[in-house]
Amino acid sequence: MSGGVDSSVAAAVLAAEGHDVVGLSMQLYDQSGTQAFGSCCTLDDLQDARRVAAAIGFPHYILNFERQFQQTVVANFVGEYVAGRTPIPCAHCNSDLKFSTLLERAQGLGAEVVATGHYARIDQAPDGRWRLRRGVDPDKDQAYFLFSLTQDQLARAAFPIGALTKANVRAHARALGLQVADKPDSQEICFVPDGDYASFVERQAPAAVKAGTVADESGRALATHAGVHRFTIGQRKGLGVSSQAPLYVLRIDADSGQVTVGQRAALDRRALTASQVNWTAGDVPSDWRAVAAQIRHRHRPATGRVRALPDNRAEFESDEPLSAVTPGQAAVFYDGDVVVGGGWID
RNA sequence: UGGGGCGUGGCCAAGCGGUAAGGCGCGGGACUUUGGAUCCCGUAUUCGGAGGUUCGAAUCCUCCCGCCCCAA
Repeated sequence: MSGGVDSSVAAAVLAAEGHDVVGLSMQLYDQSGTQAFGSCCTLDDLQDARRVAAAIGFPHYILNFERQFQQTVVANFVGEYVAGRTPIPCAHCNSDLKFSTLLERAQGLGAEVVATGHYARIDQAPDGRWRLRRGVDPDKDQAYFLFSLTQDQLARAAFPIGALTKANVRAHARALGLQVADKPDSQEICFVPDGDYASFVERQAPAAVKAGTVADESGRALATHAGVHRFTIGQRKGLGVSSQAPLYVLRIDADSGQVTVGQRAALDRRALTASQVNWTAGDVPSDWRAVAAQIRHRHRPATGRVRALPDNRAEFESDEPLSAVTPGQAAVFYDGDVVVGGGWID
């Protein structure tokens, strides 16, 4: 329970269905300081979660996950940026914390499943395999961030609000008199208070940050920059270079520190490979399989075909050009609204 | 110090007598449980400087300043 509407209503829904609910909140950062560290799971948020639990009538515990959060989510986030890649902390938080450490703790408390406020659905295929599906609300669907859940994890997970729209969730909260009903949606990275993720990376890994150059496709230097972590593929703003037409980041070389920019059309790709692939639905496609791939959150899936490669990798060939295929982002493969699998773009 | 070209907002640039296009960059907003993208709004009382002509000039004239190219 983050203290927001979604997880609050998720808990309420389960309680209303007669389940024996225990509320768990993760404390992710040291709250002793005076400065706000994050935008979620702050002391106020934890208080909100506690109040919701009290209002509905189930116990609520706060788990201290500061260390785990730092070692998994934050470390990965910083490491990826420094390596010239673009991380997705939310996806790592799900796979490396909520459905691993948190799940273990919950089991220790006797819980059968861990339910969260994600907009996604889980059901079972006729053959008994677990299926992860998109949430019903297309604007809020979060299945993308959950692609790494294994069959075992899906068997122990529940998404009570996946069948609801955001409007339904808020209406539900209002009907229950929960004070979090109109709490604004969280956005941006929860552990970066002001949205200035670049400064965050610099504070976390000052030694790894080094200046470099912004160059055109022929290698001609156009400007200098304060570190590759400030760039991502397809980025247009903040290049510090003016030209007749807008320039986009095409490549990032962390070793040399060179960021290559060029015209937008140069961002198009027809294929990609991914690593640490999880075949969420349980089937490993050794031969080509038709799917639709989503290469970033809120990306309109592109149809094409995917197949598994050795070492938990996969390759996807698209029917249409993919713009700004970005290493570090997730490529998630769908069959309709069912998540077939996904991995991290190379 | 002969010939030619040019100096318009941070950058590129239109306008060449009728009262400062556009793009880039930058700032703000929208959107968004990652980053980016996208969309919207804003961004020169002023055209290298000083005079002059004119009802009126960035646009014409004069001088000055500063660049660039070709010759020597």
